[in-house]
Amino acid sequence: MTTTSANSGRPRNRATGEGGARRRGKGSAALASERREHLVRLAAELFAEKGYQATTVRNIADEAGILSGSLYHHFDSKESIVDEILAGFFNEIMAAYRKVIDEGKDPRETIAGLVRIAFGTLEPHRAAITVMQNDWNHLKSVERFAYLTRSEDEVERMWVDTIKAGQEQGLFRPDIDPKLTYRMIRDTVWVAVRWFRPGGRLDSQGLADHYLKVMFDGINTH
Amino acid sequence: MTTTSANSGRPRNRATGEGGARRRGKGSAALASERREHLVRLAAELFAEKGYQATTVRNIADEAGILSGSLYHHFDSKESIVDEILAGFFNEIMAAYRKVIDEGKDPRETIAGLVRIAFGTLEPHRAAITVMQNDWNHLKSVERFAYLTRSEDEVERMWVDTIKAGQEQGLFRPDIDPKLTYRMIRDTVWVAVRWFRPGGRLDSQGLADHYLKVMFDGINTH
DNA sequence: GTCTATAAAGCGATAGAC
DNA sequence: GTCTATCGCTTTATAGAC
Repeated sequence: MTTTSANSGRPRNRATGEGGARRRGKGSAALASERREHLVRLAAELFAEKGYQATTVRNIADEAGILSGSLYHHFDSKESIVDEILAGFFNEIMAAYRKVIDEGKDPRETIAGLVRIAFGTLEPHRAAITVMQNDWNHLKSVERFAYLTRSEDEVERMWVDTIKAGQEQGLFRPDIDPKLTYRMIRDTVWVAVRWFRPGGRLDSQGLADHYLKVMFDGINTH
Repeated sequence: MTTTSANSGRPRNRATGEGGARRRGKGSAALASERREHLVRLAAELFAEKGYQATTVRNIADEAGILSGSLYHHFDSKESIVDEILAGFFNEIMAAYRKVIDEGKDPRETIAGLVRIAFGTLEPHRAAITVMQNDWNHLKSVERFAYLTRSEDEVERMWVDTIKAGQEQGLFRPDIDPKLTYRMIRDTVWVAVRWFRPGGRLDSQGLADHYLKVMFDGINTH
């Protein structure tokens, strides 16, 4: 599990995020890590339900069937729990975005790739996205979470540059504003976290397809 | 945002004490005192900044230059403040929506009208929209705010019916999902409250125009 | 209409027993 | 690894003086 650059400068390594290498050891370190991972997942469910600020450490402890004080055996603070969730999300999505950009396909395919990646995170990173939307204003003013703003800036550059390239190549209409269009896309994707539930009529890629259809060609008949 | 600027003038609400003797304005239901209105506006600014739950009554009192206890001379509870803000917003937007629907224009014009109304509320109802987005999950489970869900359902029906009518008349493509499309539009408009600030490059109707352009015809060149 | 003063509950976090 | 017990602080809200 490589720790990519989204949160460099952190004093100590954190346990692996989801999808990482499985620990096979049966030592106490491995058990501790699994316990910790489990608690992070419980916290994530609650954050996804109502956001970070609105979730109390007592809520998390209740969910785990322990007392709130016991949580502090595993975590320094409530902040460090959400940090773990957010950093995992940002590391993953940034890496995926960069890969698509580096493939250097034409702007239409690149935009479609970015959109698909974004929709694909709705399910596995529901908590991070909810927190991002509900608690952004609070978190961005906390020194520890400065990496959020840095990552967002990098992401914006990727999208806006791609849209501009598409306009220069005559693929996208010249009379749309690249930054405004980026925001429209970004917001529409993330906000779906409020109502999207896997197992419904459409999965996240069906949602992405519908969105790409409307975004590229509009709802008008031609 | 400073204390006095929003309500310059501060006319005659003086002789009316409290304790029963209400001032009857011209009209029916006793105009709320201007002091009260001023306080609601201050609270709204704070709710718009960081949401309802994250705003404390002390924050509101500080902004007004009084102590938190003094607020309870004007309001029953923090809930009743946000209720006033939300009810005002919903009353206004529902009336405006209904008017557009009742004009019975063709679906394209009707959708454009609804979109313009929605964008038009971004500025005057910033607080209500922010609260709607940040605290919806919390508020909808409070009995007092059951009207929020009812209004939302009615709004959804208006949009979805209009989109379906447009499809039946051959104006909108048949391969888009009406409900999904409604959600896309709704979310994209409201989420703009996070970054839209009047006085920027585009006003809210410029934003609406850009959005309608993309939504009707897409970003592709044809 | 605002103040002083405070209640009752909840918050994040800590210390030390087991 | 969890519990008991609690600290210091903040929260919404109330009572009564002025």
